Amino acid sequence: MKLQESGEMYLEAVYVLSQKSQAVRAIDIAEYLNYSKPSVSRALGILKDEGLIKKDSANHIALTKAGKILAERIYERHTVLSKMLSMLGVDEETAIEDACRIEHYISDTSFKAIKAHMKQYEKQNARI
Amino acid sequence: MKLQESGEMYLEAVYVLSQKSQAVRAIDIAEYLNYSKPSVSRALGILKDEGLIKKDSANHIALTKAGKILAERIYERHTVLSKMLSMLGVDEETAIEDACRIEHYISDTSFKAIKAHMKQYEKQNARI
DNA sequence: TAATATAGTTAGCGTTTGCTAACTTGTCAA
DNA sequence: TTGACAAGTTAGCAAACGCTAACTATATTA
Repeated sequence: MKLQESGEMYLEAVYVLSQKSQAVRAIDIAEYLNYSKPSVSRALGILKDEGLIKKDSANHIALTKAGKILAERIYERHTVLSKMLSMLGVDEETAIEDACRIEHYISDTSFKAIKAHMKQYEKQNARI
Repeated sequence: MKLQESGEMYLEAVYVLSQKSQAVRAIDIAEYLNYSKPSVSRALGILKDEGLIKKDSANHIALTKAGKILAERIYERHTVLSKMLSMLGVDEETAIEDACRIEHYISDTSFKAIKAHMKQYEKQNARI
């Protein structure tokens, strides 16, 4: 039941929007991702079937425990990767854009290696 | 006419195989990429229509000038990215696997930044 | 030369994931 | 209460790209 890039995007969107406001609706996700309402509706249905999100009676969307674990995992990749690129001198916008794509394709092993490297440099408070 | 990940994979395969032997055939690409013959046949047709590869009368495949430029670009991403991951301590196999995916998603800007960083460290002959 | 093996193509299926059109549902103001 | 708008869903299209089945064409060998 491995998520595709698309599913990870939606999950991450729910996660990010949840931190900004209490109630996350499908339309918020559509606006955030710049997708149509039907695309979001279907995707959320799939994520719900997979037990990664849940909806309450008011159609407010929240991550399940399993969903949150995945979303946090992806979001961490996003932040670490974009920070890495920024440290290498890449402009903020590009760094985020690239992180947004790469986060779905990098292995655990490689990610951990990058993260460890970053941590080390942060400690030294140095620019690479 | 921007290539998708798939197109880039085929182009890269042609490039790599061309360096190993004079004559590259569809079947060689199928074996190299672990794809079926029809998948390769269709993909090569598309790349040919796009003017990125050409076939001679014996069905031997070669990159056009435009195709070679793209293939080299992707292959460079591949080598630099896998080298970077290796330097961070990622095992060879994973480094190559990840590079193989990321190479299609990283922007020019970010790639250049990574490449510059690598060059610097190679000069110092140091391990990051 | 005829049989077989190898390479390539055609036809068509299935999944993923975006879209539009058009419907339903629910809320709120006149 | 009704009319309108916003949110969500259903139906169905399209593109990309993998696959198998089955065909064709070429080349080798008995």
